[in-house]
Amino acid sequence: MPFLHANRCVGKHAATPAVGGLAPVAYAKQMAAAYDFQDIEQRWRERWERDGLAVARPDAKREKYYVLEMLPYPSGDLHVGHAKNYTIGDAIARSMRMLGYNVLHPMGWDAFGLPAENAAIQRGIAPAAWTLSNIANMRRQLRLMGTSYDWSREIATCTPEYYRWNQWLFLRLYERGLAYKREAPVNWCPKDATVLANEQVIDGRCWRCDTPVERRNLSQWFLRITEYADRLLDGLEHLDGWPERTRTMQRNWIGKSEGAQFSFAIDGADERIEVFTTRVDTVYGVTFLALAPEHPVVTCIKGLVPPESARAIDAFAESLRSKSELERTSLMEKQGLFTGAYAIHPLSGARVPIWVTNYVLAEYGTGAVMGVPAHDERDFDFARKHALPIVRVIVPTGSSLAADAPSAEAFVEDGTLVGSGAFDGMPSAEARRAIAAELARRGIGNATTNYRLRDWLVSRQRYWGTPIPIVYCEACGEVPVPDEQLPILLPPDAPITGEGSPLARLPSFIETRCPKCGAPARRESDTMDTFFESSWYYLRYLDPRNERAPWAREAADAWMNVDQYIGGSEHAVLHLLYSRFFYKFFHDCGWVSGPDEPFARLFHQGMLLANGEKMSKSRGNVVGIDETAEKNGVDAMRLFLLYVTPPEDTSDWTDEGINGRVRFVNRVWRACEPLAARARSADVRALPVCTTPDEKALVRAVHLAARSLVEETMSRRFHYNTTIARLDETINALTTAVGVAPDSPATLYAVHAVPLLLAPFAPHIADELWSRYGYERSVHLEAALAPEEAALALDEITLVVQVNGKVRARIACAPSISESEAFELAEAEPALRVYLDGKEVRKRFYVPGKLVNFVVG
RNA sequence: GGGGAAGUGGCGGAAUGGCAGACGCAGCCGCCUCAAAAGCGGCCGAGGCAACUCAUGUGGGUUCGAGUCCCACCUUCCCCA
Repeated sequence: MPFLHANRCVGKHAATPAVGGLAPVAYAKQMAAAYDFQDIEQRWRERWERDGLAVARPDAKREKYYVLEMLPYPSGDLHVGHAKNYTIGDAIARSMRMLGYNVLHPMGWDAFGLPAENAAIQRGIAPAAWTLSNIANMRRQLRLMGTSYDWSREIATCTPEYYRWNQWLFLRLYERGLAYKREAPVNWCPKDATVLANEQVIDGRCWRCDTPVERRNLSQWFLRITEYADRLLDGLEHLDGWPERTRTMQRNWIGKSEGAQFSFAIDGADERIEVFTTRVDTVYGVTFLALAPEHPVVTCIKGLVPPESARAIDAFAESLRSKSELERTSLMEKQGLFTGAYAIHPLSGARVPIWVTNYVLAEYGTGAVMGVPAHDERDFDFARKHALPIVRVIVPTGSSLAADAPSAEAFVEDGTLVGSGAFDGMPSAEARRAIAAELARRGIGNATTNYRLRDWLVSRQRYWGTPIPIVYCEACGEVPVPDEQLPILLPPDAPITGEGSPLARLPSFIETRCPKCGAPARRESDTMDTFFESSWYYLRYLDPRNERAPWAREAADAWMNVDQYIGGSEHAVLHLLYSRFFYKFFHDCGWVSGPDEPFARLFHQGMLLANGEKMSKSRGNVVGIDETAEKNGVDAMRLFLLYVTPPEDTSDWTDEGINGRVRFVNRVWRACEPLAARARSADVRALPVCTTPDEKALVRAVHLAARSLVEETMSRRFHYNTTIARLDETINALTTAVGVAPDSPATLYAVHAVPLLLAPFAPHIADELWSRYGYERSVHLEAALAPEEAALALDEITLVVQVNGKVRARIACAPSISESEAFELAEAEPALRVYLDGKEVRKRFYVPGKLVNFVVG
């Protein structure tokens, strides 16, 4: 490493008596105050662990505070990007403890998932062994960071003790009809060889490996999240502690739209075609029907048309079969084929040609769309391309445009109806109600609501996950495994090759007996989506060793809801939506009480770059926790991560930046440690009597920092960058004071206060100083320093004097100055003569204790 | 195309509608040292000898007073399509 830190060398050598060249005396003098962060940090971590500093127990006397960082996947090694997230959470946890709350701050592992299987395929390591060794390493690294987790509550989702409750919860969902199996076109990732939920397909690609997903018809397990669509939507209204954009994303994902569903008769057949539209006011403008080629009614249509047309339809469907949703709706041109069949318009009776197209998907809405080119952009493009008529039925209100006037683009806004029979002249909104009512009267339609949200596909054809507790019996069919047979253990000896489902090829796992009739039967070989585990883990922390239930109701009552949740915004519609769904289900079952939302407040931390670039192994710019702890110290690392930007912003790890915080830690040490013996006296806790302006300013700096800590924590803004800036000012003032008046009560008061202020951010040096001051008990068990008005008040303020809004003078005066005194003093100011003499003061403004403004004309 | 967030020194950033640039980084000067590092002290938006003037993406507006509020535009990022 070319860049060797001076203080690291000092730290290493401090214990060695003589070092080359330097006389022992000079050496001792120079090194006396050196801060040996490595040994000291290590020692405190061990002591906190021994003392159970972070172990949480219910306590009726103190208000509870549940702060939680998103459960990490144990990928192997932590870097400073991960550290940012955990540092924010730990600063909050430590601050809240010192502010008197009973803090619960647990940690665990989202331990099932594909990377463990990939390690098995590539390196022949068993997924369990790989995962457990990663957990051991990451647990060590989290401890190294000085985080205050209650490790007695640690969980790993891949243990039978945890996943048996996955199975148990799955069965409860199954009993209530919320888990079901059906065949459907689903997203298939060819690389991971498994299906994916809609939420796990980002821009048509697998969220894990970025491979374009394919469509396949498969029989899969789903959870009926759509049953909760309205409640998931309505609940967002009250989540004031969530970022607005996350709520908006969930709203958009649920995608509720009010409209009408009705059907078109097919000319020459008994079947009908259902369509959904939010714009039923444009129904007289329908000039074609567009079907997804997979739509069931296509079979019927093929019977109505000549064989060559039927063959063309099949060929068209075949060409789209494996194309992803993204390709079909966004990337490809709008393709279509006239089937040769016609539908009958339900109101006008007109014959409407039926087309199959790539841009209508079988899985959305009804799989059929009424084509209104005059008033929908996609329909307009399609009609232009295929020379279909464009019939205008809405005109801008107040315009006299004729229905047959040619248009250059679709008019998609509301307006007034024309060419719409009895509905002519109606405004769009009224027409939507009237036409829906007319369709209902004729018995062919209804006003209805549509959602974009689909049911959650939870089965995976992979090994390293929770086995789904279902058995298939010839006689009894699909049979749920009884609770007393749980857990269904994941067999350790499945063949993991990356091809096909490992469990499906393991007879010792598959072959079983029917729980109902005892006949030979087959187990379900699919495992659960790992998002299943992470949708309820925050409850397991509350009662982690319970063997009779996933958690006891009393435990949930004592600790829920999560007061502050911290994690990346990439989970806005995945984990955060699934968890809300589960929690509402638990609420319905009576397993939790209180609000039916799991996370009262949500905080998304910003990314961390390294020297302006995204950290990645391929770039070779990953800054590891271990190296940083050794080189710079953990306290400096934590301070830097909190200081560099507000926590929600993207920040940049730089060598210069971390250096600045290393210097800060050393300055703290040099200012406080030499006075440790004198900071022991009892009277340093009371506000000191200050004799000079500098002393007054020093004590004020201490209380400004104390106030910032309380405000940033209690406001839930967590902009600790500003708190640490106040600490910088405190240490700057203290460094000067130590040089000038090391024995003054103000100096000793500040020296004593520093560890209390520093504790949430730099916990090690805070406790080390505290113990050197003579305290037996950890500083982290002390109450935070309460900001005091007496210390914050200024003896003298600077009154700014403006003329017409421009600063023309500054006057020192007492803070208690009255409005009339302020005007009097300002008008007497010689510097203002030039601006005021001979002019009329038309108005005067006074901002108490701050500013006077004269408006002259 | 629609929606949202943000644009402040060389850099990261600070600023309940009231002294723009706190604090840090980088840089420059000095002290200490045989010397260097570390440390300590000072300077550090632009123009001007100065009084002052200009300056928070651009252009308008509200206000005694706007980085902050409103409108339009430009740029960047995020989400949706």
